[in-house]
Amino acid sequence: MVRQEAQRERSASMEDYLEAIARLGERRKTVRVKQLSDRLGVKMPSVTSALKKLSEQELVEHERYGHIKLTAEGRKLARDVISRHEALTRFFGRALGIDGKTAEEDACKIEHVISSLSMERLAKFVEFIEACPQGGTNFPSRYGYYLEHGELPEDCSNRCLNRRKRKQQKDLESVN
Amino acid sequence: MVRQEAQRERSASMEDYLEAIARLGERRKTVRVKQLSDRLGVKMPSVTSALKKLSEQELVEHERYGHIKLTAEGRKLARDVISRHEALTRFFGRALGIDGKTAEEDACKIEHVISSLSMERLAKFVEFIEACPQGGTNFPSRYGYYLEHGELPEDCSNRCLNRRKRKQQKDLESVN
DNA sequence: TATAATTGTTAGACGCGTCTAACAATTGGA
DNA sequence: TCCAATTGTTAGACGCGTCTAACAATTATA
Repeated sequence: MVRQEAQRERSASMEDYLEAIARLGERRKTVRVKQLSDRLGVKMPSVTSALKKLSEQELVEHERYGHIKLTAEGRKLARDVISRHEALTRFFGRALGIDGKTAEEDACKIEHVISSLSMERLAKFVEFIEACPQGGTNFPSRYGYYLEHGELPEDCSNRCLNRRKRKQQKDLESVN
Repeated sequence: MVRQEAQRERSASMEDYLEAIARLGERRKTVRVKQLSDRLGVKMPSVTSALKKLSEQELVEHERYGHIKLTAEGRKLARDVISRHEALTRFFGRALGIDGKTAEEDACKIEHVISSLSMERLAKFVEFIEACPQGGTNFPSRYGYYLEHGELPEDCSNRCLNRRKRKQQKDLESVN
């Protein structure tokens, strides 16, 4: 990254570790180095050194050959990352109609760089789309129609049709 | 980044350099190391070494103390980055109603990590929002209303109201 | 329970992208 | 045209996050 911006407190990589520890820790009591290594697609020594760093920052508890556990602070951060991840996945999946795999992948990357303002708005946007009638049931299908045919579906409201269409609409109305 | 994913051909940093060279090169014939350094907020030696790398990849022409120019290939890549950048900025600005500065910053980061599928869809989405009546003129304001009040604006279509609201609507209709 | 298989750690290296310090080239005024 | 200011380069260092190789601890099993 070029810009020397007001450095994020945690790197993308460390956020990935926190997230993975939280997810693996959901069910099992014990999280192991091997599990993290498998899940994140890195070798075990990378995990060991990441854990060292996270321990120093008091986000994780980990003693040699021992169990791996998030501290309260670590858990808080992890929850945060996960909620960004999920909101992004919903956005790409439900609002944009993108396949699950791609939605996941993009969420995985964007979750580390998006601003909290945009994150909030994106989440609200998904809520809106799912709650608002025109947005909700209709939006995805109307949007899908647009994607497929490159033009607006018939059931788009007439409020802001372009000149030609508005005229046709007027004619229709005067018929009724 | 943790995941050892099918490595992007160009790093985020190199994409930033290409983008900046293209933008600075738009008007002036000559792009200088100093300009890049200022624009990207890095020191000149960082620029020099980035240019060395980009030259080796034949994306940039640059000889010691001389001018900086994109090759055809470099220009193509730069255009690509810029178009992602602009589509993202439009999305955050126009569709989500986010302030220009934040929209820019987020676009700057996301442009390097988003998949081309999502990028396409996002662009289409902005087109849709701006073209479709319900999306176009109305969407931003209805969405704005939702953001501000936390509930749907009155002018949302009645097609998919929730049970309670649908009932009220029915009552209304039977009155008329 | 001895040993093999698995899991984890340490040490040391590497690539990336940045930096500072020192020096070199270029440029633009007196 | 010469010198000062500006711009650019080189060399070498650093932090990050990864890796491999070698070794150590733990666990499972014969």
